[in-house]
Amino acid sequence: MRLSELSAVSGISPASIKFYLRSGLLEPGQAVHPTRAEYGDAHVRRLRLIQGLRSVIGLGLEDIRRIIEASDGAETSGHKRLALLATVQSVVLGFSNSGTREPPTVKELVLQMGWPDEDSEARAAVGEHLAAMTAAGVAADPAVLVLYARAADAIADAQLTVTDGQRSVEELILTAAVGMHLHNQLILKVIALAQASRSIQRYAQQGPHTQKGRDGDASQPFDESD
Amino acid sequence: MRLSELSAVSGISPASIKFYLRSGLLEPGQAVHPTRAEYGDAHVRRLRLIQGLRSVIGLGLEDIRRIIEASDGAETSGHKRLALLATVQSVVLGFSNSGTREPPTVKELVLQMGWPDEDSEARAAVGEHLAAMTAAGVAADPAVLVLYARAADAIADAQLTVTDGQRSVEELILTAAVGMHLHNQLILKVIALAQASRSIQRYAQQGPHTQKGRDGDASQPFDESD
DNA sequence: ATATCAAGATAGTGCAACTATCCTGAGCGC
DNA sequence: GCGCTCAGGATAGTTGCACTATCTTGATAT
Repeated sequence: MRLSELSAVSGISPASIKFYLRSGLLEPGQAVHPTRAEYGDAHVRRLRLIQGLRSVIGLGLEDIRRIIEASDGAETSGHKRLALLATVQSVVLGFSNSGTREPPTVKELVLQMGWPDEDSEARAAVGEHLAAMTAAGVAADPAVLVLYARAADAIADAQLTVTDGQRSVEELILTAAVGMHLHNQLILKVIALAQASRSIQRYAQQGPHTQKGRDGDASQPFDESD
Repeated sequence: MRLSELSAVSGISPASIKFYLRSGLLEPGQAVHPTRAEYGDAHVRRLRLIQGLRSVIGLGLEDIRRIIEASDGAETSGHKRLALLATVQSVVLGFSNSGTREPPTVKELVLQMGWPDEDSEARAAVGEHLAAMTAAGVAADPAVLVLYARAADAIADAQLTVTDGQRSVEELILTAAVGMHLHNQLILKVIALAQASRSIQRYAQQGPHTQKGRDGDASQPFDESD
């Protein structure tokens, strides 16, 4: 198909497609003439990947390119997919690995969860982040960490099962990244809900709160609009 | 103090301060003359808040303004702080509330967690997000949701205790937002670690995996520096 | 009285992600 | 065969955001 058709199929403007071509995010397509190139299904998938990573996760084109580069030749074996997933994680989460040494909490966590006690970028990232949080004065409670890990473990397995069934690398990446992102957002919102719930429980005694009349305290008619 | 001193104290360039003034993020300060204005401690705090929300969480100025607007007059009582925290959540997490009706899972979760069965933006957001995930084909398992909720519950309480002790509204917001953000990042990284761990366990049998989850790709010599 | 410095306004910068325009050259009709 | 039109490729412009630099005006100090 031609660029214009590719545009029609993918829903991305020809101008943007050209832009992606220029940026090296999309391969040039089989050039049948100096002025005519043929695009295939791989291009459609690639565009979908780019679009998905941008719109859903909000990745920049630079990050997307890194993922795409890592995806080259990863169709084949399971362990190559593994490597690819690691890269996706690394890019999506912005791993830096600035060489902090791992807090003991991490090893404890790994052992407690029955995870293989191996180095990985993700593990280093967890260690670093814990250190950073401690440094920022918002140290994470190890008990909370275990709760996180249990939740994480549950979704990790589910995610892997889903990603296992993907046909193309593009779908693999998209499923992994989008799934990760959506779960993350979900957790955040659950935390928000937990905080809201806890707040209500805490402040119900102190001040009147409007909605459901959990307490009959009507001493001060506060305006709670924001 | 003058603008220049405010700049010196806060470490933000006079130009940026002016920009914030124009944007309405910072109040104009007591104008003693048409050409001289007096800034106070509140301005310093406000600037710190803006800076923190931008640099740590990466919020846009528009979002920051929404938070700031919500913070006006929230110094006083506990339940106003509650409302403020809700706004902070709403902005940081980008709540939209487009009117999806809540999946039954949410009420079950709330009951199971012993949270007050009340409406809130956070609750609506959870409901919507679950619906969205289902729609996207990555439905969240209720069992997983409970795991999330347990983790969320644990940190919510801790977070609230921390935020309770804050002196100024600005510190309150910053603590809440930064804490939330850091926990978010932590969870993501733990998920990444879980996935990496699970992957290793899965693929260890199928293919050779090399220490770091990567191997030298023989087919194409692409540069894998990151 | 004027030099100077601060406050306010206006316009410019840099980056990211497009988007619009132009140019060239191929295929097709006449 | 010749030009018209349209696709592909390159170049430059646009938009949005967050500043940043400059310019103007007017008050305070000398």
